[in-house]
Amino acid sequence: MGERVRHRRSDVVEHALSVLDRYGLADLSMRRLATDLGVQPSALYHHFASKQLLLAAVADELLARGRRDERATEGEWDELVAVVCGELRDAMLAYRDGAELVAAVSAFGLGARRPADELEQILGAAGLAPAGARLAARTLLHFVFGHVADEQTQLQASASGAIDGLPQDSDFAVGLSIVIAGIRDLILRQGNELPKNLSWVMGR
Amino acid sequence: MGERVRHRRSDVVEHALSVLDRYGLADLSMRRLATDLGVQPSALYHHFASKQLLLAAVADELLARGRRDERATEGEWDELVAVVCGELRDAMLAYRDGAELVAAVSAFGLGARRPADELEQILGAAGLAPAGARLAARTLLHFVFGHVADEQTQLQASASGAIDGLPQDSDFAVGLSIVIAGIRDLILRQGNELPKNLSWVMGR
DNA sequence: ACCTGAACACCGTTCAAGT
DNA sequence: ACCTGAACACCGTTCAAGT
Repeated sequence: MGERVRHRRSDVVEHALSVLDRYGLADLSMRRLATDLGVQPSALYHHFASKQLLLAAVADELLARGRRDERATEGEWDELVAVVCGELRDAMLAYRDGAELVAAVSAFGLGARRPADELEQILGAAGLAPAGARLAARTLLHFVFGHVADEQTQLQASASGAIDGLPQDSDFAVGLSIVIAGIRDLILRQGNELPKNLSWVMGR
Repeated sequence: MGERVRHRRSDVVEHALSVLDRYGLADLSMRRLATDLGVQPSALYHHFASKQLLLAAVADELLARGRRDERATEGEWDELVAVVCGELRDAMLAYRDGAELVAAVSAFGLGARRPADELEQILGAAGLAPAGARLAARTLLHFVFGHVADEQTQLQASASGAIDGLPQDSDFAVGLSIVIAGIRDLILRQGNELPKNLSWVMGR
């Protein structure tokens, strides 16, 4: 002891990612992080105004690490969508509780803006009006977050001795193809006639 | 004082629902619940082995209250699916943080078994093989949970003075119609040929 | 069957003060 | 710029004991 233990924002994020991967989101507390870094809990508030903002930074870094930096910019819209969603899945699967973290962060409106914007742009270029592109992009993200969160839950269950929890690429691919096929249908319908009576779909 | 304050399981669940609706999921703690009921925190563990199981019971009750008890059993599969999903949405929208609660509970494999089973059964009857019906049902639930969670987040933001957060039935209907159209496509494709090369959808 | 009392091992956040 | 020290107001859970 005697040496001061100064850190930068990026040191904190880096260590948070390793705690996340090793012990899970539930064990990722400000106090634990501080203790690990040899610092008082209050010191972390020099770098982040709240735990939520720290988690947002961790989620951003997790997604940034999962990004392949060169990526096809041309091709059919459905292929481009599949690439973005597959990359997002891989990024979240790379860290324990990655999907839970990203979903939590984007629930309070902070993370995953990048993939959301990319999907919206691709779908706009594919011919959807802005509102439709936005809705379709959100629907894709809901699928990806939900599906990968399920995969990681089962993964952890199987790590604790249960059976049959390996992530199935084909399940993800088929689920994604459902949403993509639905969007294709929306593109074809749009401009022509939107269903005049949506109430049947509401069930009342 | 002097009167003993005995409660039954259902009293605890009932009060938990009212705390949820009034103060939100973050304020729904075992200690707060106990204090409200005039009881020691440890007393709750007579009724529930853990907070997670208490939350599961609360989610079950929330969904049970949202159920219309007589419901069409015949009709087109897409209409039946829309009814189940719309009812699920209404049930969650009826309580503050309802979607967050149900999603959290079903993430650790406890709640919303009812809607999941119903959807699976409807989709099986529509001609999907068991694995496909299961996957399609989960995809529908991911959409509903994600979409309604978004709606409730925006609802709370707008309650705190922000603009433009009213739940839009039409957004839900359009999003749901995307997933339903995708499932329709899957039903048509199945038996014939499944896409031989799914790797394009994985993006690598 | 339902509850008390007390303890254990934690949380996030604030704030004046230090270097 | 980055951190300490101390406090405030909380958590979930366990367990022996009581009626």
